[in-house]
Amino acid sequence: MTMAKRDTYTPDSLLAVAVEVFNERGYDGTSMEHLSRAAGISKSSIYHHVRSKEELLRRAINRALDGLFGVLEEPGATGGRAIERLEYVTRRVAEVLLDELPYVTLLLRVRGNTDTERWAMERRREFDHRVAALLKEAAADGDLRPDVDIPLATRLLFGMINSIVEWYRPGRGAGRDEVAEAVVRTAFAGLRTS
Amino acid sequence: MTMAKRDTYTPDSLLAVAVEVFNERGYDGTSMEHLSRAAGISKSSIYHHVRSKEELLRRAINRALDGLFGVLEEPGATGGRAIERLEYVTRRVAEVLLDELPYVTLLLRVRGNTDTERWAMERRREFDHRVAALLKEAAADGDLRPDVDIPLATRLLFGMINSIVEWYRPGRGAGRDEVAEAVVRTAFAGLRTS
DNA sequence: GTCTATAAGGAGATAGAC
DNA sequence: GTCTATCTCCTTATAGAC
Repeated sequence: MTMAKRDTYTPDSLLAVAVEVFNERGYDGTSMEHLSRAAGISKSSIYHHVRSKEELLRRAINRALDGLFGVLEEPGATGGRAIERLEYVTRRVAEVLLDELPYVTLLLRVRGNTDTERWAMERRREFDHRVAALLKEAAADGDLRPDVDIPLATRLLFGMINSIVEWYRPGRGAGRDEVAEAVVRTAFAGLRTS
Repeated sequence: MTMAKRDTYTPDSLLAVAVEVFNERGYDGTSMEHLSRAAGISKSSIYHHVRSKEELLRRAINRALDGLFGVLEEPGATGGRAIERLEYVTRRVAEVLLDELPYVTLLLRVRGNTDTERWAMERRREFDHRVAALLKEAAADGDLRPDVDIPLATRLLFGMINSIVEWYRPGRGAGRDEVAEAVVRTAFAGLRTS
């Protein structure tokens, strides 16, 4: 086997380290000193790879948003009965969230203190609206319980999906597909025996 | 009507102001300068009321935890069939969360950077375990779908409930009781027509 | 591509006057 | 109970050597 070789960073490999630290300590709670220790290089060396702390945040958030919006372009999200598209998107969003866990985690925790954060929040709202439209269609088809409040149900659905970042740890407990399946089943069929 | 009179702070009235700012900017993203501007008094005056920034966090977190654990002592949480107790606790936790919104919001966002935060996270885990036990009982009674994974379902249930703090704003959209009812119905019966 | 050294400013907290 | 002034430390970011 060829030796490890990686002793230097690319912006992307540095990003992976930074995002881990951001998620552990919070973005504001993370100093460049923390990052330098985690990466094993000096503070100033970090500035050789990226312009600022905020650039790291921007890159991470972009990666997460690309993954999520990508789901809406997939065939399963564009063709067929609304309820089926909705369940497809629900499962795929959960999967993307699990595949890109650190990046999506960071995206979901953004609070709006900087321009980058406010822009991220706006794109998230846009995504939510796209899914809310699916719920509305499914309701019109009579495939949702008649008492379902669309905006409220959208919030609760994303609440359930997004909560995954708060507790999922790879290799512990249920796996990726199991979690995605549980989300879809719980959201659409509920916990109780019918 | 007697004049407003409040121009000075008690630890509790100052806490209310601080918690608002913490939730807007994040605890780490909030400086004492931010708090002083929001409260309309100088930085040093804040130290007349509380010993430190962390004491404000501790007080807020305690208030939230007291509310949540209080639910588990209520008659509806201790008597009757497990599934009924579970639904009662679900509704009441949602209600307490809405009644004590800023305090619970802060509790749920804590990341574990300080002793106070780690202690808060431990108490939250304890609370989750108490509810997981209810789910287990309800499953044993045959009142949950047979394929429900207890730890996983507990996470998703809390994920849905806790997400409320991310979007609920009093006086906009659905009201307190409506939200609590939607949570219970969505979690136990699901979104889809059966 | 990495380092040491340091600038410039903001953080939490305290002293002591009023 | 509130203020101004200040301490000390830590923050992000840059300069310039190797």
